[in-house]
Amino acid sequence: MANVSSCALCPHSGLGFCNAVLGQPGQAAPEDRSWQHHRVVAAGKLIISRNQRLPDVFVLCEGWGIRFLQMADGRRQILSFLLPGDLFSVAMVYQERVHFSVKAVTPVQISAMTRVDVQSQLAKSPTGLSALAGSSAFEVKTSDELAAMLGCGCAEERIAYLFLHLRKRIAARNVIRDERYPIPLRQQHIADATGLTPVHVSRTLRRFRERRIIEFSSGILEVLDPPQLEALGSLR
Amino acid sequence: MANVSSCALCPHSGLGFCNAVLGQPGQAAPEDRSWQHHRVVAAGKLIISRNQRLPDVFVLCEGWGIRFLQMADGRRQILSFLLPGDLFSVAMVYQERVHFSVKAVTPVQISAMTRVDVQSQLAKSPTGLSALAGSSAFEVKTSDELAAMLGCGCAEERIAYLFLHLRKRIAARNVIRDERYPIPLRQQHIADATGLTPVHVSRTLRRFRERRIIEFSSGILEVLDPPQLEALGSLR
DNA sequence: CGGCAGTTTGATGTTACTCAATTTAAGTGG
DNA sequence: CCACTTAAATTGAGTAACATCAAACTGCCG
Repeated sequence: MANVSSCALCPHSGLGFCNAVLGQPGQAAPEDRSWQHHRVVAAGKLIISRNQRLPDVFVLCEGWGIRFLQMADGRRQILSFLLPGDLFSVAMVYQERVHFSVKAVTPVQISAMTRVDVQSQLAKSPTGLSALAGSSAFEVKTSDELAAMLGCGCAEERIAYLFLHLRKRIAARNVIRDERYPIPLRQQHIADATGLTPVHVSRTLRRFRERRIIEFSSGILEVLDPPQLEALGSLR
Repeated sequence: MANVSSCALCPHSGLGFCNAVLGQPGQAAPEDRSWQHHRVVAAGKLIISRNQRLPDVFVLCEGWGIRFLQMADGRRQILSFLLPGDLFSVAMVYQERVHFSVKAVTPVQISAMTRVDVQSQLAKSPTGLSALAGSSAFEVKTSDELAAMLGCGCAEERIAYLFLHLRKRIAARNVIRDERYPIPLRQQHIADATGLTPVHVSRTLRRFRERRIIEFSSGILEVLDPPQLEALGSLR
């Protein structure tokens, strides 16, 4: 499996774990793939839930998902958005149970591979392992930055950060023209990701619109004033 | 290096990466240790700073440290507290630069090992790698839970969570009697870890004291009512 | 005894939440 | 193409949580 090496850059380049392990989309695939199966999940459906025992490692191939923690009283914190090519979490490669749940935002296609197969594939290639280490570092960094934003940022900063974060990830995958990014989220998702209420998200987005920083409606983010957005949402 | 295997349990048992790689404190150490050097750092001193290029991997051997992100305007978010035995971060094993800073809370002793040496030690033992994977999973889980608490919890819940988290980690290391835990933190640290102001931390601690849930003063946490603390601060 | 860092308290201000009503947008079936 | 339905977004009014500012208090150390 030669192209596992391309995974080394995956979280940063946005290529994703999926392509690395499954082969590039356009390429002919001579290898045996019986150990990998695909599933389609409808929008809004739960894909895995916390603490569930899972023999498989999942990669999201198509659509958007959320990785989240749910409290007893229904509140939830979205930990990350899963985009095409994303391994649900590095932890899945080594553990049967994970501490989070995953839900489909849009209709979604996922690929499941048995853990032992993934492990043996990875063991064969030293680059595969360092790739996974890179993914792992990226996960921790992302999670740390999220914590920092939730702990230190006001509503505007949190939302600005979220959009900047998504913008970067989308731009790494798609060719973007015109600072317009497809983001298939409801304001409820923005709220759950930033620790705000949907009402307050709505008000904050209106202020952004009035100040001509960004517009976000019907699934399209348009960045009108990139410098101002970064002034608000960058951590440094 | 046979006892690297003991690291498999490290984040959960609280044994820590340090003992696993450096050997148990009491044991005679026949191996060559020239590749490892110790440093003592005074309380309050910065140990590493964000984005700094580092040839070494650090483990905290004595005292308490904080791992944090600092914003341009001085606000900071504490991402985790480093206790004796803690590897600063798994990311350090694979990357020259890390995204966070580390500061000594108390006087601190740290052990530095060159990255290549650590990597080769780990490569020799498959258990060492899976141990590191376990540490990594624990890091991500901790960071995710922090984000969830900051996003979803009110002041009381955040502080309760923090103390529960620290209590568990301390109890895994020390023998505890009487629900009294040494925690050498100022209210400013609690504030920076929970995204609150020191003033509000003080008020919240007073309410906890009045309701006889916990007392926290002069470096000692006393848990008066464990069930009530868990009702407030557990995520589930 | 004085000085300093940390904590506590009070008064006031701001941010974000809650609740409820209204508007908009997106289907769906006639 | 137009009612009708439903989910999502917006708006307003009132409230709760937390921040800010400033002053007083505590314990500790020289």
